[in-house]
Amino acid sequence: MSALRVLLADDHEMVRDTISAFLENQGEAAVTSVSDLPAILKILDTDTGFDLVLLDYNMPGMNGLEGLKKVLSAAPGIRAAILTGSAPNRVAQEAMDAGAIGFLPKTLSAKSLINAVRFMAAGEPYVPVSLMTEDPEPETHPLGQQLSRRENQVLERLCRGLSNKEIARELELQEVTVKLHVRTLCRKLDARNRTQAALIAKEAGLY
Amino acid sequence: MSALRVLLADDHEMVRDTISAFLENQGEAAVTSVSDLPAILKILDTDTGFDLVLLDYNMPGMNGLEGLKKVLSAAPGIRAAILTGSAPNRVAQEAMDAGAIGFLPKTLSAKSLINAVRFMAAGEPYVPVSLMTEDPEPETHPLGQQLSRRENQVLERLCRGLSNKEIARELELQEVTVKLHVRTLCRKLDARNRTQAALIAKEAGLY
DNA sequence: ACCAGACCTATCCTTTCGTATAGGAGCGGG
DNA sequence: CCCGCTCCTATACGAAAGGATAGGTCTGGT
Repeated sequence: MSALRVLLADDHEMVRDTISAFLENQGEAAVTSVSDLPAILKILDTDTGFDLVLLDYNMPGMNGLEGLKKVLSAAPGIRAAILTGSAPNRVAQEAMDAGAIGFLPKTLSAKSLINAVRFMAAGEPYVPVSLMTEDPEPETHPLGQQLSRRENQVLERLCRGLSNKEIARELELQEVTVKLHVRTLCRKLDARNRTQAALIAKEAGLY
Repeated sequence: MSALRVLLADDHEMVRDTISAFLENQGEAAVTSVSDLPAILKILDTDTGFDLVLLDYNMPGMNGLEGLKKVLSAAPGIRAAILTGSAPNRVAQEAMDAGAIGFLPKTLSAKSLINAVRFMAAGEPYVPVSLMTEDPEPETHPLGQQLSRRENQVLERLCRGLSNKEIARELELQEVTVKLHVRTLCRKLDARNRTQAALIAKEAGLY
């Protein structure tokens, strides 16, 4: 069996070492590992012959899925997958939409990892079933709840820590009206108060 | 060489598998691994003969360093170390103060990991020098403004969007006292209200 | 014309937050 | 020993937030 060539990027050296050791011990793959996105791009600049690229979602230079897009445009047609510790399944969907060949939460067992790598290197998309079967966004990111124009404006200011009065002034509204929108926002975002709403929006990367 | 007995707890199966595989492949240790704190406590209930216990900092049941304390009281004298992905070095200090034998950021190389485990199992405290040499909190933010222990506890709860009353209950304090800490926090973080304080802390990656 | 939905405002009321002021307990270093 | 620091508590008051109810306007679609 010819060994697969895997390019791995993760800022945790421990993760790099253990994953690459695992893949190589199985005689499954030859792993090249680096610690940030620029390093990946530099390598792809001269060598695009990898069977698979694994990208840590939280990593210097990644900036969400921006890094994925950069990789894909640096090496069109290459198979790139996202690797992440905390796995909000909305991100998985977005990653696939952005052209990833797979999405690997670090909660995955080592055995599954090997399988996943094999799949993806063969051009087969891989996402853990658990992520796909769970409802789209039950809890953390009710972004499916699309917000109205006003609500978005209010939410943006909420994320700057402004008071109702300040928001009212900026939007030329009455304070009561702002309260109304804040209340609606809290309901839609499943937050118990403005602080949680702001935190949730921030976490979701909305603002 | 008699193999060391290591007890590992991490909710990421991948981390469990890779770390244990690594330690065992080197003939260094026999690893028992579980996925949460209750499981650890249950095991220690009948078997305290481990040379080292590794605890993921972010893990079901851990609740910060509470889990560490539970482990230490469940098996007095046992050597327990904290394992964490994101490593604010303040936590390292707190962990050591709380009685940990070591503190391992996951950014550690596998080789260093082996060494660290060897050290700690021998009763030698281990903390990466990088964490100790770096100034306490040189962070991006006015986190140079050292926060006291209490303030940190309050801030963490602020970042969960809790009300003063709820925070008071969790910390067994009076609501007024919490208000005091919140006010101090706002000053130190240069925030105008609790929401901004929470956002700033979040942004700085503190919680 | 009618209805539905988003949007804005008002009044009223309770709870929470934020701030100020004034202490006291405990601990470490000069 | 006193000083400074952290920590906890108390009382009090105005400001802000949160919730309920009851309207109103304007829009687009049927």
